[in-house]
Amino acid sequence: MPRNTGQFALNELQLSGMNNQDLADLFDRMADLLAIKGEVIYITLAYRRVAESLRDLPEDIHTVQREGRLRQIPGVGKEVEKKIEELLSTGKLAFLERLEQEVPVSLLDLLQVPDVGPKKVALFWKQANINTLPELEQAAREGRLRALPGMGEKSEARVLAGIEAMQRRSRRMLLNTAWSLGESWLEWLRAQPGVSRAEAAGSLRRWKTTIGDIDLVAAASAAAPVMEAFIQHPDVFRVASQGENKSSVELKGGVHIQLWIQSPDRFGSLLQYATGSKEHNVHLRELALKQGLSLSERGLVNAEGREQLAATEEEIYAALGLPYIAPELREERGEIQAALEGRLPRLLEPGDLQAELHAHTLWSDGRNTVEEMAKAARQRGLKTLAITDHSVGLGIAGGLTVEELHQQRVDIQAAQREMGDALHLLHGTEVDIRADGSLDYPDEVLAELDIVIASMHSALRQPKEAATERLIRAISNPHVDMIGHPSGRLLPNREGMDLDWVAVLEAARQHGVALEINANPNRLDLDEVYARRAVEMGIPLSINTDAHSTEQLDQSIYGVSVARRAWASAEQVMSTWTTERFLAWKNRRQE
DNA sequence: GCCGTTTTCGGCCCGACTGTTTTCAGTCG
Repeated sequence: MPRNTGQFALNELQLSGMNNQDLADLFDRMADLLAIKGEVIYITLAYRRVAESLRDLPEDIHTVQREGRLRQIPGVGKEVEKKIEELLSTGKLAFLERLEQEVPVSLLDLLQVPDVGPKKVALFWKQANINTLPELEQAAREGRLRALPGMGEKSEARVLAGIEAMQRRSRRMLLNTAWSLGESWLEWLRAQPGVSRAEAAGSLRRWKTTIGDIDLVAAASAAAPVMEAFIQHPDVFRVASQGENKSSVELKGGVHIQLWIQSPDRFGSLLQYATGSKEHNVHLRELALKQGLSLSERGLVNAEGREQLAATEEEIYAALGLPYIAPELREERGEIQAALEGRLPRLLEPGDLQAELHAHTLWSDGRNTVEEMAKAARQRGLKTLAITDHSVGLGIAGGLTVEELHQQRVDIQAAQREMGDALHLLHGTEVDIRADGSLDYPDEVLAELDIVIASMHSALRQPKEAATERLIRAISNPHVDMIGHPSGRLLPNREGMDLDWVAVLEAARQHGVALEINANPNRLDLDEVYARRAVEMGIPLSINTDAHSTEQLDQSIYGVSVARRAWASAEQVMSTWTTERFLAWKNRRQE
């Protein structure tokens, strides 16, 4: 569905305070309007870069501005600095208001139509007086677009098909949904004659939090028959584009899949190219140019025009004088500079995990017994499992009274005897953080437990100041070991709490409290941007599945991906620690 | 509009695909 529709509510933003995301959206909006207006491409690119930087910024833009560090943000120069300052101090921007006078904002909806870009929007607007999406659709149906310069019957049909596809298009997929769809297509691809390799690429391979389209790459001696089979696949609803090396289809459910094919000796450059991100690739190509090389999905070409093919990604990075960069890092967040300087982190691996510190059972809203969870954890090679059911105040989740909590200990001890040395069970709680920041069990009860995770489950719409104060109060409780799903967001739609993250992270550091990376694909919370800041600050992270059933213990992989995207090493993730080390950490904190 | 281990001004990634074009513009990733 189109974003950026209609008038942006600047007044409301001014009242509620503009956050980084709001600001980023405004810069994207300016880039779109400037592009339609016909501004030089590099100016619109500059605005987009600023938007991207603002989204990656782990601290509040107000703080950066107060401390006079705006110019340190990548892509922010003299002009953009002035614009940000005007926006933050007045909640308005004269430049944007003028732009919105010149270019009808309803044109932004047209930009969302596939295959319609700024040039075509300008054409429709200036030469056919089309201002809105319904007007565009009507003009296409009446055959009025084909007469425009550079347009024809096919282009007109394409616009109409694009509008219809847009209405069908599903929202962004959760990571697990995207992976299971991607895996089934990879299995199909690998079974095709002539295909020697097939891999996921794009945001899926980078393990982005949510996935729009699925990108796949394959190596085949002859691409044509594979492409033909791809577009003929029974699940394909519509072929969006079709070529020898690249095709794109829409599935019946509205999901788009893109497939690239090259010969096996070019597979490395293809996989590297299709994995992105776009910004990472742009930087890499600039780096190549400085070394007299031209980089594309086809490989490297030197100044004499001689090709250097790459069957593996490693060869591409090596040819540019770089160590291998993991896909999760390829977001143009300093990874190329770090690679050049030899200071890429040794990333956490899935096999490093040996503790699950957040799990539920039948005692509250889980679906399995303590013993079943313990056996499932042992089967997965874990050495530590913490049973952390909900606290009494969370009635809807069957939270435990203090008495039930005591009874549960007996149950856990029984399961521990059953497990022997194979698995250490910890008795903990996921205690609810009430709206005022107090906890749902008395301190003396919390003191008896092996691990205390404190989480917010209700009153998630508090204003920023109250929410921050609430969370910091919980962090300050000496019995709290960890904060569970810190923002409370639910992907893909419900945003998390509006928090002053700098203050929250600083409190966690001061009090030695760990932060959870909740591995549930609906949460992935702590967000990677703040997780990376936490890593830099030396705050321990914990990858927790928050499993409510034995099968959900398998979801830790999604938490690992967040930690990797946050540049975390195994050492910084307490889920890799032994039970003894965890208990030592807990005890040291309490001295 | 930003930016500088070849630059403070002149650059700013690269190719596939589509459809409209007789050689290229627009869009996309």
